Amino acid sequence: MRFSDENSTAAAESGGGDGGGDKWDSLGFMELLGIHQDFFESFIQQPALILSPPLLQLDTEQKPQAGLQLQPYSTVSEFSECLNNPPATPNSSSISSLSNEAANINEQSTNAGDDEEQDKTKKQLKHKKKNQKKQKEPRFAFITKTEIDHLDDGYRWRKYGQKAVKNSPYPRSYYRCTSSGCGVKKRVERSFDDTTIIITTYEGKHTHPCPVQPRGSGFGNIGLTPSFMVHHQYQDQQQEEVEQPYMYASLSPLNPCFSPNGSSSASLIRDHGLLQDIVLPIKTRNEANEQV
DNA sequence: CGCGTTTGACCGGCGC
DNA sequence: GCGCCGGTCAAACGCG
Repeated sequence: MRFSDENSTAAAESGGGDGGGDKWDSLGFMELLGIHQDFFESFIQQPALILSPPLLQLDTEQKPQAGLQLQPYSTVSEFSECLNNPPATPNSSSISSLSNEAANINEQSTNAGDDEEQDKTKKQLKHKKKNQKKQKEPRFAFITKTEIDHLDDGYRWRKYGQKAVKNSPYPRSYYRCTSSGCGVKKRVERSFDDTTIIITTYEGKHTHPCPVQPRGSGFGNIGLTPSFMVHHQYQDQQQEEVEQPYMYASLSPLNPCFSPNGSSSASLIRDHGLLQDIVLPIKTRNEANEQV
């Protein structure tokens, strides 16, 4: 299955719809998360997996014309660390150090005990945060076709915010992994153009095993139609004007990449040449839209 | 009571 | 400097 034109979504929908339910019963979204991390790492370690730059060249000046709106990912810098600073070590290091500082400051404020001191400590903390160079976590964006806003991916998430999205009637929700020491966040928003499409952006990497076994909690059970996945890859703009903006990997039940046998998806991708399902970037799809 | 959600306020970055 | 906007905080609330 190739998403070569504007019918990609519909084609994917028909391909991954009710008919694929049995297959998806045994596949949890958690495994897809595992996939995205493994897949991501394999991307870093296996440059051969990266499609040729001319094919995926993204004109950042050109705004999306139709279809999916992915403005948040239209800047290169947001994903620049993906390729140049692979998360070989848990990304919680900076977070934990920050937390330690906060803990120290909080301890001080507890001893002081009055509001003025607390204000001071808050300012100190903010000052430290400000001075500390913001380290952007690697992000992964998944596009899933589902009526359900919040997918059960096996991890436990705590919602910490919700904001209205500009030019969209659908709000964006912010979730944080509830596991202590795990600073993984995710944003969930619904596509304005196609209300059945949920854009989920994961930020960071889990530093703990999945607390819930995905078996039995997969797409089939929740009625999700996993039509396709988007894996965003960006290369540092400062190094090269080469971008790896969008890559679509089909989640067709027929795709052995997502076999529920628990084997490494990344190796499957490598071993079995599953990149055949990686298709055109969004821009190209939009261009296809224009041509119709 | 513990945990998760809601929601208004707040903050920092950025463009003008 | 000001306003806009994305992201986060935290108190209040709901639920099992």
